[in-house]
Amino acid sequence: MPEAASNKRTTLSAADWEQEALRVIAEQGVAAVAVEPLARRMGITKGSFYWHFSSRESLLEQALLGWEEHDARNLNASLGELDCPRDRLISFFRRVSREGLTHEVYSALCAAADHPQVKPLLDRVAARRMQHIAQAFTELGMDETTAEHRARLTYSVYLGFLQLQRQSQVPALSSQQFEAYLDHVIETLIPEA
Amino acid sequence: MPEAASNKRTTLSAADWEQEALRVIAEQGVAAVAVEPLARRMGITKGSFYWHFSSRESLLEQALLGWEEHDARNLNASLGELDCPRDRLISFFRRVSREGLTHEVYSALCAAADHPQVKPLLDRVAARRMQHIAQAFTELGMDETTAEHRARLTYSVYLGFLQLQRQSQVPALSSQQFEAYLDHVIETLIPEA
DNA sequence: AGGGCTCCATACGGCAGAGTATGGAAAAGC
DNA sequence: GCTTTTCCATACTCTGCCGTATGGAGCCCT
Repeated sequence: MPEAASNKRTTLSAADWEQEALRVIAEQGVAAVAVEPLARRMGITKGSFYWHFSSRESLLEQALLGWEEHDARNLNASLGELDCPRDRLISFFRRVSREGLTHEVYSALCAAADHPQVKPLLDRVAARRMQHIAQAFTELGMDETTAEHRARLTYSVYLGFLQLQRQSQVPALSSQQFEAYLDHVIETLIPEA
Repeated sequence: MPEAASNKRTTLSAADWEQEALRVIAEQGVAAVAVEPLARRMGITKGSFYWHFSSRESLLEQALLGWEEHDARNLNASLGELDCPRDRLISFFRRVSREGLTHEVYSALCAAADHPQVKPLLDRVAARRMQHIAQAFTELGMDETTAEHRARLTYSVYLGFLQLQRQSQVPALSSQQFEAYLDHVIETLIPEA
């Protein structure tokens, strides 16, 4: 075992490959995760890769699983943080601005929803998130089916936002126009206290 | 010139290739549009393809342009059809159920928003559609910026719906649950008369 | 009937990425 | 100090697609 993990130029670990894979996903999408380009990007050859992983597929599997855990922790953290359900919902949207890489990865994963390794993950993540959102709407006094509908609607807005962002069809994050739009969204979707 | 266009086994035209390309896009995405697989799918060889097109790129260009025209006609038709702006907005959502292929193509294009040939097209289409939606909201009495925000929001809901549909995370179209959800969406986003 | 045009088949060269094989250097263990 | 294990480089093979070259079958025209 190397002592301090990623200092300068010790030997690489599987985690390093997974992390770089996630960066590539965020930048160029799932399809761009290829062994040889990835190796070049890390200044190394694929001889290393096939020592740590059995195939490209297994790298993807590991990287995606790691991302999912990270995202689940984020969600739970945001849940425990705030008592008021309305604040939780608002923070869900505001969280898009922070957590840059995580959302870029998610956006890229949405674009690859057909991929057999990606689809089940997306299903789990979306279900988890919508459940939390529905929970908040329920606490705001909606009956169950209304809360579910509103949660789906809210999550759709989030997904649509990611899509428009990918198309650069949305005002720059943390600009004044963006804040105005966000206010409009909150006002429309989230009932007043 | 062959007499009746596509009867049994006359000779193929460029339009046939474009049409098949759009089908592949709808089924498997933009990246799946490859010359040789496409040729196999049509029971022919690529010798034919390179007679009609100079490259894979030009096929995509033509096919996408054709789709855009078709879509623009659809939009204008839906605009002229209904006088009441509220009905126009509702029909925008309901149109998702009909026009199956067109929306499957659009959904696939959204997934390939990074593609250099796709991105400008998506920008144009989204802008056109949002403009029409904003117009309707304006007619419903909103001021300009509010209408723009609401249009962006509405279009985000549509995009998010397509995404969830790609993940099969949405009740089956024209099922009772779907109709209930659609009612909720309309009620939430579109002001009463 | 013969020449020309249209459309397609076949065969080729080239590139890029997935895996495999094998050897070598450097650290770890004894 | 010598072996063993760890990690990586190099050099293959194989597959799939792009684009080109070339020829050939069928029709169109005169």
